[in-house]
Amino acid sequence: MQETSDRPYHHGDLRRTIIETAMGMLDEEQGWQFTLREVARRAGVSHAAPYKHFSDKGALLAEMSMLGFDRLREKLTAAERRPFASHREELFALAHAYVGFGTSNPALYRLMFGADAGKAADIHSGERALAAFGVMLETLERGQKEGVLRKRPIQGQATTCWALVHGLTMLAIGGLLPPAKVGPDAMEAALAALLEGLEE
Amino acid sequence: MQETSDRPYHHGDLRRTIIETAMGMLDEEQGWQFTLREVARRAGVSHAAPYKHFSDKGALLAEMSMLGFDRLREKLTAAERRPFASHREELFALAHAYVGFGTSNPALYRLMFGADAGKAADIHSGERALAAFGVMLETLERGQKEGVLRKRPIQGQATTCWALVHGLTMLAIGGLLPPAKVGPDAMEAALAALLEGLEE
DNA sequence: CTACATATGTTGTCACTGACAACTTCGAGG
DNA sequence: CCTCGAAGTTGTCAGTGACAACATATGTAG
Repeated sequence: MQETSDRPYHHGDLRRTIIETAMGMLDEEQGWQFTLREVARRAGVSHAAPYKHFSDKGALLAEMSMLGFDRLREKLTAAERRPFASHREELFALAHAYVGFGTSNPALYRLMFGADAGKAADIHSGERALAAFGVMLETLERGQKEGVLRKRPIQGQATTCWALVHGLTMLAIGGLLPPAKVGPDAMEAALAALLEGLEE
Repeated sequence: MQETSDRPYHHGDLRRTIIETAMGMLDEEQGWQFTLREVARRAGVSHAAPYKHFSDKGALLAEMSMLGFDRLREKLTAAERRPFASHREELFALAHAYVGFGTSNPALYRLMFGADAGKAADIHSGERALAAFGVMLETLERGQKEGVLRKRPIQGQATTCWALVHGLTMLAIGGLLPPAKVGPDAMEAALAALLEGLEE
């Protein structure tokens, strides 16, 4: 009857389980205040087990953050792979995918960008975060080649796009874009203004 | 020789002292992981004294966040009060003031927008936060009246501005706009693109 | 097949934290 | 002058992150 007999001494894939459990708690509690011990409890392991896979809580959070960038990149590439009538529509779709990712994973998104310490720079300049950035870059480059976009330094345009889209996401997550206060399509307006500023 | 004799039993202005001390630590540690007890220690009071002024740590952080919005509003109004050759320059100045505030108070800025719990919405819809937003709104309204800006729903334009500027700030704080990688004036480019999208 | 080295889990422990309760001090208003 | 409440203090508690020491599984060399 001992549970000990059911569950083998070694979990088998604790690392993954810990991450998944923590991801769940991130969502539930809308923040990363959850305790490592509670994660362990839910995973059904002892309170010190997580330390065999993550040097400290920060390391776990960092891994979760990177995982977030992986998912973001996937969502962006998926959005961009579909056929489009125009380059403008493609950019629109990309932007929507980005904001959609943020609004449907608010806590994760905040974690990705709000990382407490100065670790932010490390995470964001990591390969996995840059990959997400890369998707947008490629689309912009294509736009310039096709002559749809003004030929300005590509990095500047990319910065503009990312900044606008990131800002929109944050505002949306913070509940600062309620249709009642800001109009039914404040976001569309913002994206339109952006494109009008970028296009030839 | 007892310090107790110097310092009166009642501090006199503990609330303010606590806030200022905490603000200092926010800056030093680039985050709000500091402990309430350490704040009390530095303020020279007992570990429980802060609870006479703030129901819990979150309340202190919320107050600090609001204080941040006050300062932001002040900086924006100051920037906007100077004389300008054109409306475009005024908007530029405003945007620079905003980003400047964020980059020179990174931890505070993160606190203002990264507030852990869902408290974000409460803080941002508070009077003091909206006041900061209001400065930008007024400038945009003036721009429309003067015929410089396209006559679109003002809230949409404001959203666009805020999103762009907020995004730029976050990227800058995160160290994602190093001139080496993104060009020497990625920010200028972004602001220019924004204005070109808003202007008539 | 055996025996050990290593990765993975567990128990035990420590200093510290946020939060509360009970007690003390001080100053303002009847 | 006295009392009452605001502001501080000491004491305490459960819970936390982190580490150390110990236990168990796994796989690999002889």
